[in-house]
Amino acid sequence: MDLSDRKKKILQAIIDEYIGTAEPVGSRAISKKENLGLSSATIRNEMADLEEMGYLIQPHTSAGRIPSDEGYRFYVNSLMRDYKIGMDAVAQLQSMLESRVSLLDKLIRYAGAIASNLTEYTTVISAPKDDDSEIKKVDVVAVESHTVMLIVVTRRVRNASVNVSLSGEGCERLAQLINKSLAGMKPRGVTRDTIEGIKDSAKGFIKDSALDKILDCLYDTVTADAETEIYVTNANSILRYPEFADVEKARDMLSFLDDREKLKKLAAADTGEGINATIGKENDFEILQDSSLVSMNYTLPSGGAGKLTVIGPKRMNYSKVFASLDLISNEIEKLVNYYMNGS
Amino acid sequence: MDLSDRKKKILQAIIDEYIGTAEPVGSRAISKKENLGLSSATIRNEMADLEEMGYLIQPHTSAGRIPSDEGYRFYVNSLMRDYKIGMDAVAQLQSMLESRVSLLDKLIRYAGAIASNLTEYTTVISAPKDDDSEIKKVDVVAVESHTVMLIVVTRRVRNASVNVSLSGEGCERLAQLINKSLAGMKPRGVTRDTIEGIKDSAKGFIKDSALDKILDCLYDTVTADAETEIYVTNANSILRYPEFADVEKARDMLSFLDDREKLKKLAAADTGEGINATIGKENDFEILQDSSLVSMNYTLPSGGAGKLTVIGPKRMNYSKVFASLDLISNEIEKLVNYYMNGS
DNA sequence: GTTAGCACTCATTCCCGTCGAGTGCTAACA
DNA sequence: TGTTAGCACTCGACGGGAATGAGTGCTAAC
Repeated sequence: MDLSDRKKKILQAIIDEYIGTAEPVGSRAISKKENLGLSSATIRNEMADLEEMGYLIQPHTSAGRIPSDEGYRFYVNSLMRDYKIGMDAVAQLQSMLESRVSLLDKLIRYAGAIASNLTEYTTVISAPKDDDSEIKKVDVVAVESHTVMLIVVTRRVRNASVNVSLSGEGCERLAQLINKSLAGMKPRGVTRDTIEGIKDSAKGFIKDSALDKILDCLYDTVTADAETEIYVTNANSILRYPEFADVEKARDMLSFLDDREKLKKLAAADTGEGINATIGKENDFEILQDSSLVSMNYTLPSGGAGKLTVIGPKRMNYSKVFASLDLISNEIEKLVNYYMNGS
Repeated sequence: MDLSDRKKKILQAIIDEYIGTAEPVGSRAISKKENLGLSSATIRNEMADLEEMGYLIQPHTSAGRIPSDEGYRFYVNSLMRDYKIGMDAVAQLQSMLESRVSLLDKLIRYAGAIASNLTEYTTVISAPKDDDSEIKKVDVVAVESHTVMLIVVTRRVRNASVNVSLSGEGCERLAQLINKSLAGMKPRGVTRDTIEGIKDSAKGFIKDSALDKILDCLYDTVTADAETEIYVTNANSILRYPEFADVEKARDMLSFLDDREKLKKLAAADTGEGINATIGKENDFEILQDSSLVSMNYTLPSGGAGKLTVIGPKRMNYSKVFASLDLISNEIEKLVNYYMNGS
């Protein structure tokens, strides 16, 4: 199913126009705007062909055309021009990255925010689980008269508090025992038996009831499924698009963006290597059938993997989004390398 | 400006009705619904009076009446019936609280969520700053080849990571030195000089460049203004109300609810003791002039203070919201006391 | 193969008449 | 004197055309 050069140009012009206006595009607009040197009548003939081939849709007889899912797909695969991101945006991005990033989680969250800034669409970014990173240290600290705080350090820091009384000295001794057992283990390797072991050796100097409470909490904290962190940025931006002028639709979409379970599924979906678009009905989620996603999988040198997804209307500015994700991925890679290798 | 009993009853009936329907209320509806034994004509006369007195507004000549800000105010102050919260909701609340709460921050966040559940409106809750709680412990942990994590425990846990290499032993020695200086201090009492003191004693065994990086980061982490945490729950609920059928308005409100600075101001506003409503134009924020807030200040035994605010349309179900906040405040107080005193 | 011309389609807009909910006023009633 | 029935009036909401105009498909001529 090859398209003539002319058809390609016309299709491209129609989609470019539609991306900007969200209004069906007529033949006259194209014949005037592009300097193809063709009359509207000729364009009409070509448009009729493109419609028959499935790339365009006519909402009703006397309206212009809008791209079909296939039209967008062809556009993304073959027609899209390279988008040039302004130097000031690049500079801004770099300075943002340098100033703010100190911790992996923050980096992830920040990357999502930057993508949303650059593209002006909603972004969803999932942070890598860290269930493979070993326990570096566990700390037990008395923070208030009746409260003991447990702090478990892996690649991240988790903490929980228990309502028992324990002296500073008791905390220290307990922490030592815990570390002896747990330091170096992977969280998922920790079992009830491991914990029982600690209990036996700590029985001497801590009341049974308090010890039970603390160790129960420790077990929960250590084995708690490392939640896949998911950050949504700029969800409200959807309200800017006429596609969501209907409050019903907007509400449904915003609920979707609030639903961690669904977003997890979204982040877990297979979208292949590199940067890829999923257009309209190509999406598995009912609610996204009138939207498009552009996703980028990433892996960190430390092994974690996650996904950055941009969500927008089907007529999103694909080239800009692709370029933005590309830029972000490059800059962050540089940054991570710098931190890892010190060079 | 006294109202006769009859006028009060009529005003109450009108507001109750309007809260449910969001439609202007006519005289016939009232004369039929309430068993006042009055004809619509009489009601009309009374309504005309109430309008003249400023409690009601007529959107246009042949429409029913809606309450004015003053009408709502009078309703809240004098007319509102007590709302009876169902036993199942109470039981649910109790079990939720017991199962989930382990840490102050979580408690706060959870209280906001529960308020939103009970009332079905948006809630904003601010968590107390903890800049008055002393530093219990500081930990230094090497987590990856080039990363050292700093963990500062006050009533909360803050952490940051630095990109330097440091051996496990080095970490431990450094941690000891840091704790010797900082443990027991209030974060705001820590100065550059305090840090310099640590530097001097650690110079021996850590490279200067690495030490500088770590201590800089430590200083930042310790003195970082304890952000007033603010949690917004159920922001999208506003889309359910005809008041926000216009996407423009909805967007403005959602932007407002996304704007931490504005929410901080909201949380800082003086709303007096106990539970209080702020109705329509009584609000300082332009965007809230068609909405109402019900706010409750809380203080914790540990001294922290914050505010829970419910945001809804002016015709919100005030009695339900008041009752819900009252319930939450009681239950949480019980819970906190239990934790503090163990009884 | 391209284009000018023309008839045709159809969503959008505006106008206008009708409908009905609700009011205010008046006069009669208890 | 307070209450009520009755009635004229107001005004937004709704619905049916008519007018508008953007855009098409087709045909015939270049």
